[in-house]
Amino acid sequence: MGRYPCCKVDEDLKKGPWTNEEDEKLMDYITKNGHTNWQLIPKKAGLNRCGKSCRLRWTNYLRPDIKRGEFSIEEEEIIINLHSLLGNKWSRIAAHLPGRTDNEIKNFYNTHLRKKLLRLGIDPRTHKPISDLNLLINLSHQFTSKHNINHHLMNNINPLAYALKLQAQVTEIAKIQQLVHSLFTPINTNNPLSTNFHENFATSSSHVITNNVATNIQFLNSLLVNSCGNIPNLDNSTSCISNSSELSNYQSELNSKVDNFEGLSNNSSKTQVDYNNSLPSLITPSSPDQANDAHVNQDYDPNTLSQLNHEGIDDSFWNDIFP
DNA sequence: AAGACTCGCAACCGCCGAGCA
DNA sequence: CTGCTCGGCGGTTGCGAGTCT
Repeated sequence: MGRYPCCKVDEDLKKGPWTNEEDEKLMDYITKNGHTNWQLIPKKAGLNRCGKSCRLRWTNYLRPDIKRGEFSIEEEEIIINLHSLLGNKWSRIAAHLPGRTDNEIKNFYNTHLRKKLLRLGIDPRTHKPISDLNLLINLSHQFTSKHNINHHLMNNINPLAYALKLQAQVTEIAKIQQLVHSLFTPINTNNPLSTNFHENFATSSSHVITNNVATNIQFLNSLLVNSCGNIPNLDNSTSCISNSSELSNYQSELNSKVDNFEGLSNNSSKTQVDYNNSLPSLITPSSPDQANDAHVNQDYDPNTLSQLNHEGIDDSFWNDIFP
């Protein structure tokens, strides 16, 4: 099968930004007649445009149900979570965000969320902690210059040593977050991919499980204190939990999650508990490249900790936090 | 004040799969 | 089965606005 241009090259069709007049014509035609055949629409609407261009203009800009304005925190988190599961499947991500277009989400991810994840020491492509030292060195330079870090202090630190420390710090935090995430993901009913959880939860002998999970969360809480407390505060940026107030915020969030979770377990209610939202997505069931259309099983598995050993991660991975 | 540079976003390009004759 | 057309998708580009020097 050969490749065909969507519009004939010799037609000398207009390209570039749409004018208000063109918008009005397209809007007027589609609201009156709908859009069954995009190739015919430009001629019928009196536009010197390619059908594809009309479709794009309609779906990305003129459609009446399009949501304008900034992305909310909730939307950001949905995008990050879904991107960690689906990869660059922007249209599938957009399907979970009413009023947002795939193009808009793609632009938003590439311009804002990508940088945000990098600041958190997370690879925006794989959603795993950054392990590339060159990249970390690069990032450390960027952060120290952009955040007005004390350069006299920084000049005394070898960039490689700094990057190594940063890597260790990020990895440590990431492991803990990975644990927490693994515990919370199945019970997050806001996650569109885990809607089966409460049904399974209600019908399983789940009380033992929930008690274990709650205990694990409290255990993680103490791990967080021990690990983060020992990690040197390398800079003043917000790239990780690097100061005491952030740490205590994180702890109190964990505690409230424990409370909520215990409440859920006692009542077996279907209250929405948002466990995912406070945590960056560090877990990806498979790499985005592999994730394409694979079904992601989000049902709860009591052997949560054993699930952490996927993707070739061996015991040594956990040795420094589970000595 | 002005030129250089960076950033964000709308729009385009090229590929692919579905559907149809 | 083959060839053709169309719609959809993801990657890329180019331009305008904002910021820096």
